[in-house]
Amino acid sequence: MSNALSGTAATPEVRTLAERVFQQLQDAIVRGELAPGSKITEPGLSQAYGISRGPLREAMRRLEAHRLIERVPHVGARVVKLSIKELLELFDVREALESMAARLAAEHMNAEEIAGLREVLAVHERQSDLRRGEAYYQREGDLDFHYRIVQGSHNRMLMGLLCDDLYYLVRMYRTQFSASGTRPQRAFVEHHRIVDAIEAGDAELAELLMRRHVSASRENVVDRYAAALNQEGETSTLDTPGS
Amino acid sequence: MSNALSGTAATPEVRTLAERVFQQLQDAIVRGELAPGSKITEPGLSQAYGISRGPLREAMRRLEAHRLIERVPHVGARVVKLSIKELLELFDVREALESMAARLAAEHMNAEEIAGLREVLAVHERQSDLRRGEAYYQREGDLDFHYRIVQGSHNRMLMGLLCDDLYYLVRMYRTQFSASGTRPQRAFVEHHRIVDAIEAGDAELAELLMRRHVSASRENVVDRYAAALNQEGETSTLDTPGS
DNA sequence: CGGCTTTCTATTGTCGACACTCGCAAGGTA
DNA sequence: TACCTTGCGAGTGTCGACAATAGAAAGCCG
Repeated sequence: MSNALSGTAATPEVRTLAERVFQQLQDAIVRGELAPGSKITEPGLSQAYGISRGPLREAMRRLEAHRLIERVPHVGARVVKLSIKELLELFDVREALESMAARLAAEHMNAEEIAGLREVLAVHERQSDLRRGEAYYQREGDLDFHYRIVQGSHNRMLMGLLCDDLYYLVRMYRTQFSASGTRPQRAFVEHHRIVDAIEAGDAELAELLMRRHVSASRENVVDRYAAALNQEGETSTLDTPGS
Repeated sequence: MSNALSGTAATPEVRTLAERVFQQLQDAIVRGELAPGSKITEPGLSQAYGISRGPLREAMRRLEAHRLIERVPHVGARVVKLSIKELLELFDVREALESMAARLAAEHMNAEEIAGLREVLAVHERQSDLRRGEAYYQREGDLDFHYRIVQGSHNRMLMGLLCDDLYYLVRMYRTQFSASGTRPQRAFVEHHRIVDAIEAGDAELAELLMRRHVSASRENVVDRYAAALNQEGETSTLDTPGS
């Protein structure tokens, strides 16, 4: 489980066609290769991936369950359209779930897991030394950190909700808005404080710090969006999608 | 939206076979008609419901996404097996999400929605008068109350997670353990206090009260389970499923 | 008699084809 | 000219059949 971003379970074994196509489509959507809001058609995709419509429909059903596409009966499916409103909703849900995860992690994480968590932070620090000031130094690393916390909660339901569903959305939003980790130094300090609380077994503090951490990230997005609205004419890194 | 238990969207229109079978299967599982842990086979169900395996597989995929069945590739699917451990996990997730929902509800609910919420409590009170002391007077009513809170959060993602996924699991657990609303009076008072906080616009208080409310319900389950363990020989209302 | 191999069967995964529905464009009418 | 009707095409929903896999039963060997 060196790279937590590959999913909850290390599954190099793709036992079925639908599974493989699902992962490929998921990756394509998260990376933005399939434009958000674009309509996807079953014959088109089945021909593109060289499979029948059966497994493809199954893959699309899973994408729908993970909230990466939206389907309307007898009409079709399209990649989710990302709006600021929904992004903020996502942050509220993350704040609730991840603060709970941090609390449980402080209660249940063992020494080995905490050591792994510190190792993740050390890797971030090294990367931060190399490219100090660049905003995206922990584009994926940030999620890697959050992944470990969630896994440390030892709550399978929480792990499923966050790692299997929400984190893919988070990555998609980051690609979409090209708004990856701003405020790197602050977030980095916050990560360390959270680990300290977890190591001390202080569940309440860990929960509070994680809640503030996610909330601060949310406010950062709000500020960036407001700033982008003020200078609409210029080429901004923040798009202004519908609604 | 008189009966919130029918789902988030009022969909009397079942435009597709897979949709109808999905709802039927979902209902059958939640009501316990399909025994938890029992294996379900595609030819069997397709024949039982008089449809082909295509739509049935789609319905099963949706059941899997809602965590009502578990599938293993090339092996088969079985109705989820409910363990105390997972039930407690579910309560932790509910505590996180519903406390957030209460907070958002206090910020976003309008007068009309609050009036509807009070009406729900009034109905509960009437039922409580009729059959005072009976434990299950608000078996579904309790969920109806929680439904309204979540809807009042005006957070579509939260609504989807709780109403479409978790609440079906909650109902299933209640059927499974035949452990519906104990402590009716206390829960009733707590409901009123939560509505008071929401009406006052006190987001922090609403969040705190909801968190305590769910947590108390969780502790109640723990106590009942411990009590059931102590007197294993007797016929207990609490089964002791695996793990 | 126990353990391993082998066959067999039931179930799942995959495919191609047909029927139905929806959206759109062309044509007609007020 | 604007609106409604109608026909067409693309795409989805559904079905039955074939191929591949996992589990179990039967047979073989030590």
